[in-house]
This record gives sequence, structure tokens and C-alpha cells, in this order.
Amino acid sequence: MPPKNTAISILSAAEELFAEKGFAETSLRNITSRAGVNLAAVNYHFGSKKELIQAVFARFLTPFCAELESELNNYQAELDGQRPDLTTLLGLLARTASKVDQDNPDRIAIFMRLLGLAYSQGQGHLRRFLRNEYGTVFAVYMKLVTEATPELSEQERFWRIHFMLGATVFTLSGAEALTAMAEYDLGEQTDVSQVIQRLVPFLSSGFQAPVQPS
Amino acid sequence: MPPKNTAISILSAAEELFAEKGFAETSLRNITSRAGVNLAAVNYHFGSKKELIQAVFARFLTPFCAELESELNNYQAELDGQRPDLTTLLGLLARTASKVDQDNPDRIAIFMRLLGLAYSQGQGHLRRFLRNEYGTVFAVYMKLVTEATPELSEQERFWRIHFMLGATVFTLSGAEALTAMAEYDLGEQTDVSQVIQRLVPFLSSGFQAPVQPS
DNA sequence: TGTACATCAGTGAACGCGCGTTCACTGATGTAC
DNA sequence: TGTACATCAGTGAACGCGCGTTCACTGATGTAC
Repeated sequence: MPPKNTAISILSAAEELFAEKGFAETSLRNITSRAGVNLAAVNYHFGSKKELIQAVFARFLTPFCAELESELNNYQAELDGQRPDLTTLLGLLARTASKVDQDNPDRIAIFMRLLGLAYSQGQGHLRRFLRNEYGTVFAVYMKLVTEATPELSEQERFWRIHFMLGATVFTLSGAEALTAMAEYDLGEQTDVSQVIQRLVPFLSSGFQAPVQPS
Repeated sequence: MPPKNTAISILSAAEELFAEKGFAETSLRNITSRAGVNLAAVNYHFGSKKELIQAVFARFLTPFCAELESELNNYQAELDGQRPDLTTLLGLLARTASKVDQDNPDRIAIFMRLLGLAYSQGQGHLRRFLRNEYGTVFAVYMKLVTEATPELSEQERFWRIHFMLGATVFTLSGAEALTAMAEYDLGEQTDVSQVIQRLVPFLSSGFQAPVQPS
């Protein structure tokens, strides 16, 4: 079956390879040869390597953010002015992530890996792109998290959000290696959705920890 | 003041540049021109770029692990067979990190950034090098963490350790950007040691969260 | 003390290679008259 | 219905560039006799 759409083949190959090796380490020759298309097709369809990277993120994030937005609207309507609950908000994010790509539950892990790379490698163009395109939904989510944790100072909340983000991005982005390690060391099979299930109570407790207990 | 030792100038320049841009994105020409030395000096002193990367890690980790080992011995002697305490173990790690490079408290952030990069970029050679060189101390620390949390199953402990590692590596490796963001958004100055102080209760609560509360 | 040789730290220029990008081109499909 | 032209998707080969590495070399310092 020859691929119908060259652009889509390129996006899929790029997504896999970027997640495996990083952006700089993946060449357009890698991508086009895995996709089975001509080298020049990347620049034809996307303009440049940078714009290809952005397109890979957009293919995941556009449906994800649309779904999240509608989930948030539902939840806000359901609340009807009551205070939101942090664990519910975290669960909502987890549910959105698994809903957006039902036939490939590991897609979220691949995307987290890309997100981690985007943070750790330069990619300033990407951060700007993401903020411009998807900043609004994120701000709504943050507003609800703030309402759910009125006992925290702004500073404390700021840092704890990043602690959560770190635990999530790091473990899900390394999920493939970690589940393999867990199976080898402990003899138990785990999949990404189980990792997320374990994450939620950890994050919830951490976020709501007493401030400076010692 | 001309640098006394070419090899040390190279290590320092490489450490800075790797942390700023990543391994693949930093060329030997970048490094040698910042260090003010000849391009060929890297291969003369270290053999190859890979071995330079390993040397950068070794310069931090060798004193760090020596210090950690002696701290662990002290603590074990002090315990005298009693059960270790998780928060104390986390604090011990934090103290070791700040002790090892007193005149540059942000060094730990730079190192965490390198560690995060090592995880997220390929660098299989580096993971092998780190396990061979420093695996033993790490195993002792893990044994104490296990004794401190007998109520957790092996699986749960395994995952929670990685959640902690993720929160730590991610926030400390992005510490420069995050403290700047915190200052801009919230008008409050923060340094790395304060971030670590905030981390410890978060991690401690997360690690000891009730299993599957919902 | 003097001479010969070895070692060490560093240098300058070049090597081949893989990279992202460009460009003139092809062949198929769609549109106007 | 037929012809002319425009658009689109893709191609093959080449471009210049920066990369890590190599190599023959230099000059200073140390060692043996």
C-alpha cells in the first residue's frame, strides 16, 4: 500500500524519529528515507526543518487542546460556581490525553518525550509557537488549579506546578525505557495508562503537601 | 590572566555550553573558541567529543559521590539499625549537593540540566559510563530508601522514585528560566537552594501518598 | 657542565562527510474558452 | 469535445557549509650519560 499522502508520511516518520533521537540528531535524510519519500519533499511541504517540527507538535496539540477546552467547559458548567477539586482536574487532563488518540495509547508518551526535548534543547522558535497557538487553553486550566488550591501562596503554587510538570514529562517521556526496566527488575508488565494512574495520587499529595513542615 | 591548564578551560567551557544548548548542538569549535584554545586540543586531551562529555560528568560526579558515600556512612552509623527516615534521606542528598561546590551554588542546576539532557538525548555511551563509575553509591542510597518506605510495594516505590527524579531534574535543570519567570510573574527573587527547600516537602508527601486513594 | 635525545603540550591546516536547502525539471490533474 | 494553459505534487542532483577528526609539525621542558 503506497502512502496516499506524502506530508502525512513525513509527519509520522518525523514524530517517531524525533522522539527516539532528538531534533538535532535526526536529519531530514533519516526522516525521508523512513517515510519512503524524496528528500526535497520536506522543504516542499513544510518549508524548513523548523516548520516541520512545529507541524509535528500541531498535529498532536490541536485536537488535544480542542478536547481539553470542551472538557473544561463541561466541568465548569458542572461546578456551577463551586470550588474545583485538584485531583479531579488532574484526572481530567489524564482522561483528555487518553481520549484524543484511543487507538494508540502510547502516543501521549511520545508527545511528552517531544515536549521534554523542546524544553531541554534550544528550540526557542518552538516555545514561541506553542505559546501563541495554545496559550489560551492552558491559562484557563491554570485559573481552575488556582481556585482549587487557595491555601497556597502564588510562589508555592508556581513551583509545585513545575514539580508536577517535571514528574509527568520525565516519567512519561521515558515510559518505554522505564516500563521495560520495571518488567526486568520486578517482573511486572505496566503500560502508560497504569503509570498515569500511579502519577495522579503522587502529584495530588505533593501539590497539597503542608508548606515547610520541618 | 592566561589559563594555566588547557584541559580545565575546555572542561569549563564545555560544561557551560552543553548546559546551554545540548550536546549535539554544541560544536568543538564553540567550545574551543570560548575556552580560548586550539581546536585540536580537545582531541589531544580527551581523545574525542564523547570522552569530553564523560569527563564533564566525571568532574562533577566524582567529588559528589565521594561526599555522598561518606554522608551515607555517617547516617548509617548514626541509625545503628533503626529504620531510616525518607525526608532525612532527601535532605541528605540536598545537603551533599550544596556542600560539594560551595562557591557556586548554581552548579547543581547546571549538572541537573546535563543529566536531563543525557536522559533525553541518545548518549547511550554516557549512561553506560555513569552506571559503571557511580552505580555502587546509588545502590546503597536506594537500599536505604527501601528501608525507609516498607509500606510501599516494589512497583509503587520504583515509580515514585522516578516521579521524584523527574520533578527534581526538570525543575533544577530549568532553574535559571524558572526563577526568572517567577521573578517576572510574581515579583519575588528565588535561588536554587530555595527551590530545593520547596522540593523536599513536595517529594516527601508525594512519595508517601496513600496508594490509589480514589 | 654540556650535549643528545625523549617526552610533553599545543598548533595550523587540511581531510572527508553529512547536513539543510535550492533549483530546474517532470508528469498528472484541473480549468477556461 | 478539443486544445491551451495553469496548478499541483513530487523529483534528482547539486550547492555551500560546518562538523569531528587527523596529521605533520613546533617549541619548551625533563632525563641520561
